[in-house]
Amino acid sequence: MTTRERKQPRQARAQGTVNAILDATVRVLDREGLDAATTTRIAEVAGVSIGSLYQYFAHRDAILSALQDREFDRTLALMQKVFADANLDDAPAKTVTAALRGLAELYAVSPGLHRVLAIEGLRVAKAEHVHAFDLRVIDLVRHFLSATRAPVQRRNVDAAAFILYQSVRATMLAYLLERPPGLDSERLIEELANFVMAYLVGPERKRR
Amino acid sequence: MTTRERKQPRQARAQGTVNAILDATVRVLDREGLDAATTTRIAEVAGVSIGSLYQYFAHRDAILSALQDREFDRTLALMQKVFADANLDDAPAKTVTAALRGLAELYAVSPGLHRVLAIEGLRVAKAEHVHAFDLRVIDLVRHFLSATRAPVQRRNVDAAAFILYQSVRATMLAYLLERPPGLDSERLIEELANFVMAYLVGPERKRR
Amino acid sequence: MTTRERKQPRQARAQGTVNAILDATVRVLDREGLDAATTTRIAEVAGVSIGSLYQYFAHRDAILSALQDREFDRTLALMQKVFADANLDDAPAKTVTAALRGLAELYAVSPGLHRVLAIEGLRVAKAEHVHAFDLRVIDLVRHFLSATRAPVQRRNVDAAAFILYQSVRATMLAYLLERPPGLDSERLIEELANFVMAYLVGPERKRR
Amino acid sequence: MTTRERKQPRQARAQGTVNAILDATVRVLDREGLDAATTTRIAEVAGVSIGSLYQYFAHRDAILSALQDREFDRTLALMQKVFADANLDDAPAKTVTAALRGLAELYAVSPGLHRVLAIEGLRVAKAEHVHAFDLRVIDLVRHFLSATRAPVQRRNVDAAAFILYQSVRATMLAYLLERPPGLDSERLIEELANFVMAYLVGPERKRR
DNA sequence: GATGAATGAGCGTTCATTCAT
DNA sequence: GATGAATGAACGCTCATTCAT
Repeated sequence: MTTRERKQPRQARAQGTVNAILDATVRVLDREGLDAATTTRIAEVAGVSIGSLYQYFAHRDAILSALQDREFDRTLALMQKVFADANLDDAPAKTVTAALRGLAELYAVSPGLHRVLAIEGLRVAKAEHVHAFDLRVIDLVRHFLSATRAPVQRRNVDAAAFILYQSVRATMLAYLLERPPGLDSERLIEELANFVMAYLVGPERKRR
Repeated sequence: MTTRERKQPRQARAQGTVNAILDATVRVLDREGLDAATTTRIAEVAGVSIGSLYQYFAHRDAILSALQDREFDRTLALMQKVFADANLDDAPAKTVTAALRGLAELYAVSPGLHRVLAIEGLRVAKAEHVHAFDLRVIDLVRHFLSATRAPVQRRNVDAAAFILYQSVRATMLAYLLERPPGLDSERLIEELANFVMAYLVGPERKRR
Repeated sequence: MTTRERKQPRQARAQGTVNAILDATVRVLDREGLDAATTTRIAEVAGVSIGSLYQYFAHRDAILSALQDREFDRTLALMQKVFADANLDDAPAKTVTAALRGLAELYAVSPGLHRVLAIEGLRVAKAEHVHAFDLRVIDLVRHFLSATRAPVQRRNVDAAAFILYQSVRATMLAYLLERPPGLDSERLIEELANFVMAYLVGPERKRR
Repeated sequence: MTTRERKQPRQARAQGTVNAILDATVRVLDREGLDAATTTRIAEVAGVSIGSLYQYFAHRDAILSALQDREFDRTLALMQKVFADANLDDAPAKTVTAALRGLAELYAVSPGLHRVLAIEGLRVAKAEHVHAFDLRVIDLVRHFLSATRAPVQRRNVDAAAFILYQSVRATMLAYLLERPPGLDSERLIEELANFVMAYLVGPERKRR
């Protein structure tokens, strides 16, 4: 009991340090880019000594991994909410729009972070971890496609889920990174929704 | 970028060295990833001294750039062929399939290379270069959408071209990198074609 | 010169390291010459890792600069003392001798260092810094020549100050480096004093 | 005889190449500085292949040495002429002025070269070579001081010769390198002559 | 002889990580 | 636990020199 009482505050402080480090990393990535995100710089921005940083993270990569996991968790939570069984009676358009808007918001918070996570995700070492995450999201999509009560096309659900996920993810990320002139965010989401819907339920005029 | 001048290979031997370096780089990227592609390792794999490497490339980045340009050129050549004005009377399905198959072949040669080029494309320094390339491809797509004699949807051509290009590119790349179990290449291309076609000309049954 | 910031030594241990590096540099310069003064060699002689060296000096040149500044400061302090206004009533012979003896002592501590500083002073990058120092010393001399109550020749004070400073400096340095056989230090200083005095106040017999 | 006839043109061509290399080196040193004077650059400016350069010079240093020797020879020739026994009856002022003007002209041709030679001369490896040269010039001065029929001070001729040579040399070189504002070449030489003459024969008024 | 492609030792520098205080 | 000084492997790159053609 005494042990526990002592531990609580300690853990709280520890958690605070961990968060400070993660937040500092996001801030550095967002403002200064991946190359600037050295352990020294992160510790500095976090207001923590380099020694302390290594108390909580075994190595630099563990920080990025934790960040990635945090983002994975957020994305999964969003997707689980969007594709929840409770929504199986919703109009597909509603679900699709919810997914797109949700992702857009997630990415918009700190684009620089997602740029870096995209880069890191492509690194060999992390590939499997990312793939595992992808599979989980794709699974959610597949389940939704199979189980929705709405009349969507159901041929080849495996391929469909894969394609839809990758297309949406990449397009939104590319938009964020390239900011193509003359294409605003609303327009993109709207057209992306059209793209997806045409595939799932046919042309727009029939959907109305 | 003060690209200090480097010797242009004059003798046959020199051209061989340049090729050896580029090929070695592809090999290293493909097998060991970006981090392993140090100048020392590239020279080693190329069977060439580090000095020789620097006779033909002003700095490490110049090697990756050369590789990128080579791949850009190949891709553009393909796309120009697929979307050539001579094909404006073709059925959209034919054009789309040609584009998909062409890209698939291009990427299949060395997926690791394309993974890295995707990474590099995300790095700030190269971003503009990549964006410029993207814009050129997107322009080809846009022109085709506007000019084809076939009845395709023409609402919002700018957004459409951007979305189509990014979706196809990312999906095919992800497929190569993840090799999702239970999804073969033929199936993917077929379904991707369906995806695109549904958007462009409506559901399959109407196309027949 | 974008001198990236370097840690200021806070702990006693750190100050020790900085001193070790500077002292090692002097030792290397003195014994092995400028070319041998690589960062690796300096760190080695200092008994310090190369990493430590770079914690306190932004680049190799910063070490030499620090050394140069240290020597400049010492020399200026000496000269200010010798040419202080409080001495304006002294016999010129006394002032001249004080300057010569002071310089001789300064140079004798580590002639090799001064040899190198002379070299570095000739390098373009440092030239202005050195010239600025020269000008300050020359200014001291000029002021003394103008203000001394003793009857010295005052024609062309600017040129005189320049010539006197350069002559004395170079002669003493050359003496230390060449150690010409059959010419001892006392004799040199004495004769150098005669040289300067003859110019300033006329031949020896008249001075008595 | 036939051999000889063939050799002559060969040697002439060889001498031409050697000169081309030396001249190119002077040009590079003068315009681009010591760091730019790589063997590659020298060969390039000389219009000669790097291979040919090594046909005539065993190593880079040999080029600088040759240049140094060439300059030593010129200087010695000048000094020998100035201090020739034939001039032992000349007024000291005439001899001194001749020496100063001669040196000024020599240095003025390519100050950058002399800056570099001064640097190189201070490098440990070359020190002895330079000292040997210094001694020869000092010897000429000493001989002149001892043998001139004019009434100059003759106390301590060894020290005097050393001091005079070093002072004049360093002052003129420093002037060339620093170009102190408000001090023109004529003025400097005039005052330097006064400096030397006051020491050798006493104040100006007595000299007339 | 002349050429220039090839060589590689060695440089300055960075930064993730350790460990004495 | 926290600190930050110290570490050193590893990197990108230069340039004097060699040698096959």
